[in-house]
Amino acid sequence: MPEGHTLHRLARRQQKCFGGREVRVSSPQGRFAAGATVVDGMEFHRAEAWGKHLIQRYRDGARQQIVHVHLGLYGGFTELPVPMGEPIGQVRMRIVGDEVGMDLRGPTACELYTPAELDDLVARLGPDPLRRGADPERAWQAIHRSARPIGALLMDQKVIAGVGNVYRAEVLFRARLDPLRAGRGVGRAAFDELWTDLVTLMRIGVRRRRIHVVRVEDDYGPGSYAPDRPRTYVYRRTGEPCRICGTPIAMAEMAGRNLYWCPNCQR
DNA sequence: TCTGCATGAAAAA
DNA sequence: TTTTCCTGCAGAG
Repeated sequence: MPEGHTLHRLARRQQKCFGGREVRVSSPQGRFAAGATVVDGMEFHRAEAWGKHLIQRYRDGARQQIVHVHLGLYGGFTELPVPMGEPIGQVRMRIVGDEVGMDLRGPTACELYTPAELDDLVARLGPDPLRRGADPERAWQAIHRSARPIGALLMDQKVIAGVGNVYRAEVLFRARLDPLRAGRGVGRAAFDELWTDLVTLMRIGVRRRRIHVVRVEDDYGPGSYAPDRPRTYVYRRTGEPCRICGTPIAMAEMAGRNLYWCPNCQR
């Protein structure tokens, strides 16, 4: 679930449900009890995403508080109508608004942040394709002088924020780039195409709530992205035929994660 | 019912 | 590079 598009979607949803309103915040499981106590009863000012990080801002008059959430591999928010009923399982944070509430389970991080900590976070993240004003030049600078493979660079949040294992594999396939190619071997034109495609694909991800990168014409004739069609070219398709050339999709580990690619299309 | 794996990343080694 | 965090689900049996 959680690559950058999930977090941006979530930020929007929380903004809509809670933005500008007073909320009750608790930690039924207890591991965020101290933080929950601090923001409980404050106004949920706004929510925003930076890559895969969710930032919530609360305020109460002049008093302001920041909460930082990172979902990790399997964290997630569940939305429920109010009254929400007893928490089920390990609920790290519960936010209750006027009509709906959300339960957070399994996050890697859920903690109060100081403004300085937020500054540090933002400073160590690369440009986020989903944020307005993101500067791809910073990513190009990191990539074009690096000896690391482009497949590893794309997973590095310091290079580009918000890209995860699915977008990495799919965007490289669409660019017909060999994941093993060194960053410094990626030309300016190829990089520009990569960045532009990420912006396009991740926006589709936010809108459709899922990663969908397969063009209909690649399977079923002309058209755009269609809801019930295959959504990926290579991700988790080991051994299955490439949708373009029929070559079996390959898998190997890179940057600690399974990487999928077509050895024929991607050179 | 049980097992292993997963769209992540910090910390340890 | 490996371990750890610790949820949900698909596939096996």
